Formats: sequence, C-alpha cells, structure tokens
Amino acid sequence: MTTAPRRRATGRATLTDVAQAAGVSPITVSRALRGERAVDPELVSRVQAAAQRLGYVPDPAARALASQRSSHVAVLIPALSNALFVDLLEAVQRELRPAGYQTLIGVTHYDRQEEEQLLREHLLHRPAGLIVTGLDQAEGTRALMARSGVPCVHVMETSAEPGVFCVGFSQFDAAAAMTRHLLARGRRRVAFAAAQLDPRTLQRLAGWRQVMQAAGLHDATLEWLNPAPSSLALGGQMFEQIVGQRPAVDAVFFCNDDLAQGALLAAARLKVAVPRRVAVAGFNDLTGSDQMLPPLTTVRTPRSAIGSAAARMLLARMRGAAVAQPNVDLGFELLVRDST
Amino acid sequence: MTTAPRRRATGRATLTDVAQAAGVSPITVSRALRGERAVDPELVSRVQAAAQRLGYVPDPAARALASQRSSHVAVLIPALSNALFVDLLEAVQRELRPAGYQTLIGVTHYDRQEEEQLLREHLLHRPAGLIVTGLDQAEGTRALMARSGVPCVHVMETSAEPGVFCVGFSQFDAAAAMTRHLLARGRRRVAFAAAQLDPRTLQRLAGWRQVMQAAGLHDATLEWLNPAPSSLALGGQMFEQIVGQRPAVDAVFFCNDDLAQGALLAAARLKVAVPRRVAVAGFNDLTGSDQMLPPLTTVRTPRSAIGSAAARMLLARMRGAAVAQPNVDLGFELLVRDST
DNA sequence: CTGAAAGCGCTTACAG
DNA sequence: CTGAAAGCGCTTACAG
Repeated sequence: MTTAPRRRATGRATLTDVAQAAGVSPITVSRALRGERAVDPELVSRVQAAAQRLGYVPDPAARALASQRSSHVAVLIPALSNALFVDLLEAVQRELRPAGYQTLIGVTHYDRQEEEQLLREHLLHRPAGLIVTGLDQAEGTRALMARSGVPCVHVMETSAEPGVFCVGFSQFDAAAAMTRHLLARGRRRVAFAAAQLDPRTLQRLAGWRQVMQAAGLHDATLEWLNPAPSSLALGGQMFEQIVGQRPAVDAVFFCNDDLAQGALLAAARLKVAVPRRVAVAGFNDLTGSDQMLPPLTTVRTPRSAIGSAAARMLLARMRGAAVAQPNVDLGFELLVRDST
Repeated sequence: MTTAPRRRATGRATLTDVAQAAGVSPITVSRALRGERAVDPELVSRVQAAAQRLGYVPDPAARALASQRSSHVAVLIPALSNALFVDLLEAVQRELRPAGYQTLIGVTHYDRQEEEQLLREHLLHRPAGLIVTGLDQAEGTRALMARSGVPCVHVMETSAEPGVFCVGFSQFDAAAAMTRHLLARGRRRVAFAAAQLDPRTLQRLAGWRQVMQAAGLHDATLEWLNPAPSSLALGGQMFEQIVGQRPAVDAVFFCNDDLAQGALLAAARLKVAVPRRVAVAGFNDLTGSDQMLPPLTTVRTPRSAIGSAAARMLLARMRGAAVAQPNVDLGFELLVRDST
C-alpha cells in the first residue's frame, strides 16, 4: 500500500510529494525529470513512476522564479491579418507546444516603436526564446535583445551577419525571378506596385529594379508605391490608376497577392483583358489566388517550413546546443498560372 | 543624495528595494502598488515615487507563484485561418494588454478533444481568465473549467443559461434574416450551402430552415452540407454542383463569405449570371466581399465589438466585480449589396 | 552520482 | 492602516 501523497493547496502534487513517494530528495526528482546531469538510471525510472502515479506536473511559475527563465517563447509578427504570418505561427506552435513551450504572440503592426515596446513587455516575463520577423529592428530593440541574452531567431529574411540566426529566403531573388519571368514572356513595361512598404517589400522592389535596369527597361514612372496597408481594395485602385494613367504598361507585378487579387477583380470590372492586354503577378501565393479569373501567377513562399525550421533552431539554442547552420535559406517557387 | 538601490541578479529592482527606498515594509509596497486595501495616501505616493525612480516592475513569476494566479488570459479559438477570429483576437488583446494581461492563444481546429487538451495545458499555467469560442464544449472541458474556478467568458453565441457569461449574437436570427431577405427579393428555391459544420454553422442552418419551412418552401434537396473546412475552392465546387444538379435553385445562401466568394468566382468562370439567374449570399462580411463581382450581400458580424466586450467582462470578473449583464447580444447587420 | 541549504520575489493569512 | 512571519514550488550553486 502506498502512502497518500501530501497535496498542496491547489490539489496538485509537488516535487516534494514525488520525492517522498520515490524515496529520494527533491533535487534528484528535479534532475531526473528534466534529464539534466547524470542520475542513476534506476532512480530515474523510480522517480518517473512516482511522478506518473501522482500525476505530477511541474509548476511553471515556480520553475520560472527559481530558474529566472519561463517556458514562454515570444513571437513578434507585423500583423495577423496577413495570412502569411498565420501560417508561420501555426508551424511555430506545432513545434514548440510538444516541447513544452507556450507561444506568446506580439503584433507590431509594422511599427518599429511598437515592436520595441512589445519586446520590452515580453522581456519582463523572461521568455526562454524569441522569434522576430525580419532583421530591421530599431536600435533600442537590438540593444534590448542583446542585453537580455535571450536566444533569438529571425524569420522571413536571410543574413550573413555573424551571430545572427535566421530562417527565410531571399526576397530580392524571388522578386528578380518573377521580373525575369515577365520579361521572358515578352513584357517590356513591367510596373511594380507595392503597399505597406515594409523592409521585405522594399527588398522585392530592389529585386525588380535590378532586373529592369539590367534589361535597360527601368523607368521611375513604373514604380507605384503606397504606404497604406495592403488590401484587395487598394490593389483594385492601384490597378485602375496604372492602366488609366500609363496605358503602355503591359504587366503589373504586385508585392503581395491580396493587391494582385484586387487588381484581377478590378480588371474584370473595367474589362481590361488579363493577361492579353496586361499581365498581373503577385507574391506569396495566398488563399484564393488559384481561384482567381484568371488564376494568379505568383511566388510561393515557404512560410510554414520557415516557422518549423525557426522553431527547431530556437529549441536547439534554448537547450544550449550548437547550431550548425545559423542562416537557413529555404528558397521559393515561381508559380506560373494564367495571369501572365 | 539617494542610496544606491540593491539589485537582484538580473539587474531588476525588487519589491524590497522599493520598500527600503520608500522607508516602508515590502508588504505595504505590494499593497500600495496594487491599489489593494486601504493604504495611507501619503505612503502610496511615496511608494509610487520610489518605484518610478527605481524603474520597478513586478516579477510575473514571483507574483504567480505567491498568488497562485498568473497574468495570462487563455483564448481558445477554432482557427486562425478564419479572419473572423483574427479580428476577435486583436480586439481582445487591445483591451487586455493595457490592463497588464498577456494573451495566450489556443487553436482548437474545431475539435472538441483538442480544445479539452489545450485547456488542460493552459490550466497548468493558472490563467487569470479564459475566453472560449461558443458554448458547445465537451463534458471534460466543462468539468475542467468548473473545477478550476477560473473566470470564463464565452464568445460568438448567446445563452440564457444562468452562471454562463457570454458575448455574441444570435446566429439563428442572423441566418433567418438573410433568408427572409432572399424571399423578399422574390427567390423561392433558396439553397443553403455550408462547410465545416461547427455549432454556429448549424445554428445558421436552423435559422434558414425555419424561415423556409414557415414559407412552405423547405426541401431537403436544398441543403448542401460539407464537413470539409471552408475555403474559396470548396465554395466554387459547391456552387458548380448546385447549379449543375439543381437548375431550379434561384439563390444560394452560403454559411461563410469565403465559400460565397468562391461561388462568385465560379459563377464568372461558368458564366452563370449573378444575381439574375441565381442570387448569392454570404455570412460575416470578410475582407474582399465588397470587392467581388458583383459585390457580395452578406451579414456583418460584430466580432471586434464582441472581442472588446468579452475582454471587458472578463476584466470585471477577474477583479471580482459584479457583472450586470452576463449575456450580451451585440446583434448583426444585413449588408445588402449586388449579389442578391 | 546525490543531497542539505539557501534563495528566486512576491502575496497570504494572521496580528495588532 | 501597517508589519513580521511564513510560504508558494521550484532550481542554483556548493559540498561530498
């Protein structure tokens, strides 16, 4: 017959309960359960059995207080309204949850000040790890991150900078590839239309620009940049303006699929033939792009794979393991459909 | 000249530091800062000044350990891929963050078992509050919630059940209103097309059914139910099937806008005139519905208002305040555009 | 490989 | 209205 376990106020078994049941000291239970340091295999199994029997689950608050490190991972993303980041997030959670980490989501709204403020708040909770979008943090943000010593992984971009851990792909190359595709299709006046104008959008702009310049086709009137948030409605407006004001334009490369989808809808409304009169291309392959009329040519970006890889890299860093490849480029795929 | 504050290992000032600086006991600092119980106003301001000066921020882990309650609020939603819940979430965070609570998001994927598992995990962290979607929890989930004693608010539906706190609207009434609108437009064979088939979708089905039956127009062949997740592609397929197999149908009421958007795109592809030959209606007024061709008639649902109100209600419950109205109905709005 | 001691930074009763 | 004591449930050095 086993002794009835002592229970704390909340009714949950404690480390001490397990220790008594297993006939060892609490610290041994702690070590056995965490798999830290060498513990006699026989004791380990005795402890595990006792923990199992008592339904023991470590108290995250106590653990955080004693170790000065919580079981939270903070993930900073620009927006939840962009399906891109939802995919990223789901992949991150899928890796982190089974490993015992809780994901705290911070939405920066594409604002570096808000990002810094969010980071500051999250740091108070001593997160075990950090995932942040992009590499373009404010001075203060970088300083906070460095000072905190919390392991961090950047997502969506790549970097060769030493000491920086990141998983992403080359936004520049992806945009260049799409631009080359349009030129290969015989298009000459390829406009670039962008909204939001966050760092990754500007990298795409640069990729487009370089290919256009190399082809001797670049022209400032082909750049349509709008700092407003990306949306179907804005894409429609931009498209209407472009074909209205620059009838010679024979292709529009939008920096994001929602803009391109809006453009396709506007083209139907305005009876502008796509791709006959003007080709339309997007970026990211968001939901619905394959359903458009015509289906949208776009760039498929590996955000789920990025989320998984970043989470696994972070997991390694959090347990102090070495990371063989600190800069992972997951590439992209040109998805040629009927709109170009 | 002020004494240099003692600092803990992490470099952060502690409650004791503030107490020394203010010349009071730690417990008085704790009470003064939390505004709990009566503390001499003069001491309060002295404490606040000291805290300010030392840049004191309470340690969430210590607080959670001592009080057996964390500063987390867990929010359980079915999916992040439905823009509806993203809007809800953003509103919730907007209320909770300034109040000092962190939001932990749990995605159930419309699965009651997964919901129960998620709740179980979150409960280990002793959340201060809980927001859950709908009222249709599994037995075990209900038991866990009741036993935990954690204040909870349900969202998206309404309930008259005593002891249940909820903020939402009548899914049944909203669907009934849309159906009546279609009948008022002279439509007679109004199909109802739904995916996912979660509880709220089934309530909409019931609303449609009741109006159709009351009008003597109900017919089982008008019900198109598909348990697969809702998507543009599925909406297109369903629309194609309906007009193909039931040419007499003169309206299709989709349970969600993404399905209806897909239907509109399919209609364009199939050259089915909307609304002339068949009217199309949706639900939720998601992004893009106003950009469709023709713009989609739908029901605008107040998810942001629901998120804010639910968060405020939870805030009241967490501080032990009485909630005057435990069952808040925020209504809905029929948005008649050109597709009906 | 294992343990006794101390401590993480708060809050909860219990006194006065 | 204020405080001294105890404790929340763990982990971190420090010994052996």
